Amino acid sequence: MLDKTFNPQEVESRIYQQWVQSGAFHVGRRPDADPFCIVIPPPNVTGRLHIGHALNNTLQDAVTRFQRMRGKDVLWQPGMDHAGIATQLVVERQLAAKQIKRTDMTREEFVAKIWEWKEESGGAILDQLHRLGASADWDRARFTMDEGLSRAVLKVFVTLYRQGLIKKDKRLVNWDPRLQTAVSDLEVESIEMKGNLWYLRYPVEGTDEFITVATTRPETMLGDTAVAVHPDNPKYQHLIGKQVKLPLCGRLIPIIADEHADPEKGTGAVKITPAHDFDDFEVGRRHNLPMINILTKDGKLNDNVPEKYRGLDRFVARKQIVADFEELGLFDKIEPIVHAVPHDEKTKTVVLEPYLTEQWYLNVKPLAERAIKAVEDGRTKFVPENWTGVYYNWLKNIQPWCISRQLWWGHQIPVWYDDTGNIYVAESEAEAVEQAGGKTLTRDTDVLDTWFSSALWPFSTLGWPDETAELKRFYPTNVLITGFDIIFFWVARMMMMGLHFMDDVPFHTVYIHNRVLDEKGVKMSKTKGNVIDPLELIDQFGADALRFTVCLAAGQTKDMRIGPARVEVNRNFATKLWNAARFCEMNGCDTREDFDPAKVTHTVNRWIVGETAQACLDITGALETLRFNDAASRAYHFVWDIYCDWYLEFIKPLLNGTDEGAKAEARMTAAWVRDTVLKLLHPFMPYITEELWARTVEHLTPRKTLLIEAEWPKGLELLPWDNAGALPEMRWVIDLVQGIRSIRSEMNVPPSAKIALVLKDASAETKERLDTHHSLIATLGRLSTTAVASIVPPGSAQFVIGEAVAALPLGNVIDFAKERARLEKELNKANDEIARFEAKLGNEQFVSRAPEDVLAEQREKRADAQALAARLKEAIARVTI
RNA sequence: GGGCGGUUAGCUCAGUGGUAGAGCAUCUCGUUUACACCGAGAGGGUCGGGGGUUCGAAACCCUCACCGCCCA
Repeated sequence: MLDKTFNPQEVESRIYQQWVQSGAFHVGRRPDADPFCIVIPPPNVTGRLHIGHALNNTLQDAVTRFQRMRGKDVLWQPGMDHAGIATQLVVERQLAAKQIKRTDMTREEFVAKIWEWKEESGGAILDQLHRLGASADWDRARFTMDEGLSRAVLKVFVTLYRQGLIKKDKRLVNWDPRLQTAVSDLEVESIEMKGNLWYLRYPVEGTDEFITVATTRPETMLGDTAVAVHPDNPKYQHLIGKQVKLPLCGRLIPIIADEHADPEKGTGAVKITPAHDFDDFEVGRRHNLPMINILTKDGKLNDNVPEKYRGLDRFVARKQIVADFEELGLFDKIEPIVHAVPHDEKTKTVVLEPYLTEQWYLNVKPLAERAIKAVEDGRTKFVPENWTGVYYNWLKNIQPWCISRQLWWGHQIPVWYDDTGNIYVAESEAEAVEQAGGKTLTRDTDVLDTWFSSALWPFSTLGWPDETAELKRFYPTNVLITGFDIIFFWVARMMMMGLHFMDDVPFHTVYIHNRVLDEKGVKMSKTKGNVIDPLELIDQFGADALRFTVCLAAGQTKDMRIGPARVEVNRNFATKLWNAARFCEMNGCDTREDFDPAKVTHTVNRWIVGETAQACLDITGALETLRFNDAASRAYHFVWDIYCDWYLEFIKPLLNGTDEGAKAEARMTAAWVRDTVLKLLHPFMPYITEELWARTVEHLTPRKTLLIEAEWPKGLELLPWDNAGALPEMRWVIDLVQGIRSIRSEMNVPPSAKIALVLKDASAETKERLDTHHSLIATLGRLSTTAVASIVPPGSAQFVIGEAVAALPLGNVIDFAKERARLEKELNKANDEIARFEAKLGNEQFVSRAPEDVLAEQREKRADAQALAARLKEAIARVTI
């Protein structure tokens, strides 16, 4: 016997174990079936499950389970990435607690520490994904630092180098002075901050004039190598070609003409610091200016500045410079401004510096062209489609990708140098030494950007560079499900690498889901304290409720808001499902293997079979096209509004009746619909459906397979009979019952009072319907009798149903004024409708231009409304005060 | 500055040319043995403003306003 409610806490881990033990997650169990593959967006090894992961993985799991039930040979490929910066930070922080610095040990020792950490506490997120119910093939889990994936990275680097696409270059990068590494443009977080624009006066050599420049970073003036003005700016024409004596340094620097200097901004003259500003770097290149680096790797002033400032922190130096300008009388003014300041993405506390370094760059331009073309040709399509614009926009303006990082954790770049600086690139040191003719070599100390290895994920996880069976069978993968925030970082790069190395797109479809906001619509962040822990929601309401909530919210265009109130609603839905199964159990509705839904005879059963078939079609179609919200919503309404609210109510009289044949058929049909529902809901709510799948046959023959491997309902569209008859018939019953209930409520008839129903002007068909269903109509309408008559009994409340008028004789209870008012309101509504249709049909333009079917429809509606009005008028006439 | 998205019931959102929908919230009634994590009934919107296309616009086009995100 089932309890009154479903208790997820008691069930979830047990069911998950069953799935694992059954081997259902494994790929390769159906070698003859069509393959289906989806690769997980690898979470960070340092990661903890947040609501975004819950969303992302729920959608992936729903697709995985759906395709598995449809009989495909499914691979959901899981794994993690090594998260270079984040992981190194975690371990450094741990060491710092013991007063140890990374630099106190060798690189090998430090990397060993990280592996130690990884084995102990890395990858907790994978266990957390289990709680969500994720049915990935865990035994195949990959890690970007694994031997196989590392081999793929080496091969890719070496290949790209030999193709001339990877080069070392000295350019500006975004530098993190705390981590002392380059970071990607994409990993820079611009934060709007209050700052100042300091106006500094530079004396023009050989004149009494000054030229004033404005800057937000005064300390960089120590690295100035020019002042630029716009070539057409009349204000400064006479100064172009002259020199400025740079204060504090005494260097002479030229005043140059360059369009970068906007006459409208500031003073119209700008200081040029090529080694510390991206725009200035370009100006410097155009004019062949010297590039003076003034910073050390940790953000202090270096030996290229006057002695006084050497070793000062950049922010200390800033104050000092301003003070010194003031003292020299060269300080013009200060202007408070709000401007975007580049920060590190992880902690958002470190101000990044444009910094001149030598790094490895991948020329992605030619790769990007193929990636663009693949989407243009439709070989990969985005869902929703509008994300293609974001993808194109980025790829079309792509810059060389700085792939080197000054970290210890990651794939060390496979480049070696001899003592004269010659470069040897090879997949192993031995090979490099051989290239170098046996010379002693030293390896480049840098590692590759983590995204470099993630970009290979769809083929490296399948075994590349080896030609494995999986690679052959599952590449290209079917669908990638991810968030819009990594379209650049990851999706575009996988496209480029996939096309370059596999000569094919990595996936046919990219489904982009939106971001999760809190219940008030605010982006979740630790600092705001509005982060919702999905595991807490699971503890409170169950994994199924959380999963169903995110699926319902996975619309095509908007962000989604998730919070306890929303999850609770869907926990209630799970309870509803549970209780429907409980009802079946209590009424002997047992699964029968030999039951054929196409052969049921009773109208209610034919009706629910038809409704089930339609729901099945709709849900299947929605899942095929990744419309998760449509699929979940359709299932929700089918279960609650059709199966529970009507069908189970309809069969109550049968189950309590004496017709054993009807009873048996109702029982079997109820069980069959329940089983079908369990299948349809399984991709969304795997735990409760799996539990019910087993519990509902406890006293019967056990199920042949777990629900996770059961066959998706199919073929329902081929039901042999025309369901068109059952649908309107039951629609009529529902309308009748709702009419009765509405009147009872409005006329304040006590629920306990049983009243009579009389149908006037009923057609033969209506009489037959009443005859067939009188028992359930009486039950649901709380009626004493049902009858057909030629007159309406006095003291009746009336409503129109089809061609007939339903009358409820209320005797003394009736309030004639109220009844009349109610009917007149109905009549007014009908008259409004008639007027609307008449206006439309009276419009020549409409009649001549609208298509025939629309016209016919409008005429029919007008006729219906007219008939309704006529009957209401008669009904009103019968109400005598 | 460029791009994308949004504006529909009190709230959160569906709805791509033919009489405006759901969930929650609200009001009324109800513990009738599946379910009060429930049932029955009811109220509630000139679909952001303006213009246009069309026989017909929440939907298509233009424009304005406000909000959000991405890129510079």
